[in-house]
Amino acid sequence: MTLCLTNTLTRKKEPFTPANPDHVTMYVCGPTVYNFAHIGNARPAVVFDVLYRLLKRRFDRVIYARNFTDVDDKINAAAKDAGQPISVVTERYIEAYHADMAALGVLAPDLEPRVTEHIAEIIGMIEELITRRHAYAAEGHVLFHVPSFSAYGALSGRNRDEMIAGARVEVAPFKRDPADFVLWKPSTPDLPGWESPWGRGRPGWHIECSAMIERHLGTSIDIHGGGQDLVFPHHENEIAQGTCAHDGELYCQHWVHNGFVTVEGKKMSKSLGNVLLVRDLLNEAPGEAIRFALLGAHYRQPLDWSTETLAQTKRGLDRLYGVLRDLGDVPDTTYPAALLAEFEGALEDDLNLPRAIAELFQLAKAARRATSVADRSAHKAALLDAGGLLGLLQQDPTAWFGQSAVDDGDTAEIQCLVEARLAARAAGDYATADRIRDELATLGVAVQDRTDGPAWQKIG
RNA sequence: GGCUGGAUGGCAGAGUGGUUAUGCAGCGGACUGCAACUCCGUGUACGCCGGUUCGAUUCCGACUCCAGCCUCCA
Repeated sequence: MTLCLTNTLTRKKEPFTPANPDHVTMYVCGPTVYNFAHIGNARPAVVFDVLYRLLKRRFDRVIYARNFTDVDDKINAAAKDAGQPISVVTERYIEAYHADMAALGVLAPDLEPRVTEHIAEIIGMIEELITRRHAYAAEGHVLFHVPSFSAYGALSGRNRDEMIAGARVEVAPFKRDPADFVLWKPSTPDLPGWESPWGRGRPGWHIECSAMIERHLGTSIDIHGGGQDLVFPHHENEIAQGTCAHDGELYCQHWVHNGFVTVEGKKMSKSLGNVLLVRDLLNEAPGEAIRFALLGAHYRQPLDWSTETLAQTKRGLDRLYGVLRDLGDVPDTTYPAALLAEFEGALEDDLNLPRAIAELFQLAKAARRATSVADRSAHKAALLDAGGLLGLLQQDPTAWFGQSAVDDGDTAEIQCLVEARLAARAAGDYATADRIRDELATLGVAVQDRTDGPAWQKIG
């Protein structure tokens, strides 16, 4: 079976075939680093992380780039408020972003280009667009002339008249066409800026991605990803810039967009005060549970976030780790490929994560039912491998169940109580055994009398 | 106003023109000293109204409602 992905450009599920099968290129729009990452920022990172893992398994060489937008009006404003240069602000949030994504089990992309390190490439691309008469300078700005690109609107399914009719912004007087967008804008002395043929200024929002893609991945790439909100205008403008700068060459073959995370049915926004930061959620639940919750809906569908959903998800993960714990006595060796056929089929079918997760649970159930060592070990290996493709189940089950989160001193005390209770039970003194169980509960520990002896885990 | 997507059992969430999604929760049973864990069993869900069809949750059309984009946004 071949990997199929919904291409926003055609709105159809299409087989994915890279232009060069030895060298797959993927670019995903990363964060603007002016604040801590919220759960909505985390979704594309996690979704495209799964795609990255899948691609790496299918193709020998995958180059995945995810940028940092580290100069932008919001960053400038934040830096001004703090009385610091933008680099201080952006470094802080880049570091925090890395920490948050690592906690969610997101692999580092191969490249993480930053806008401020690509000013020369940006200026070069703008010059190319001016030379090719797709852009013009006016009053310190450089603008892309939208009517010069006839395919404009193809990605977002809009035509020019609609865009103009729907425009809610006032049209700057120096624009030749209302739809023209900024490639370069002038900076006042108090704003970050770079010298350019059009004076001191800074790049517009869209050109950065096109320039960094050209620099690192080439003039035509296989996959471009991002959140659905970027379809228009950001990705539409990228196509216009990239295509026009490269003499009509296909800018990107496959456009993939993830749906939004909503909170109680509403988009997160500062005005609603419902922005959930990853770093705060990490205090409520393990990163792996948050990751699992983000994988719970199909990547193109909206995902409504709630504490209830997170709790349900965590219990599901408890179950899977419980299976792995019970398989602790067998090695994970090899397994017949057929064991993962359904699972991989689900992923290859437009990254159908809910179906893949359903298969994961089926696999867990089959693992429970397996009796021979060979069969159990095969199921264990398959389960770990499937989990690995999703970036899940790679911890030691005892770590998941919180035993490693308890201090050594406490562990000794707990161990002592568990043994005392075992002795009381053996002696038939159930009153004492139950009292010890209650005592353990107050320490936040649940004990289970399993056939192979008592086991305990952290509650909550 | 224009453009996109949605509406599935208590909750989350896939999928399908006629046959079990899956998970969480619930219920019954097994196991257990009691529990927990686990296992077994258990639910005639597919927004509303028409149409096509032998048959529609699934296709077509109207309607209602929801979310998103058109402005910075993952």
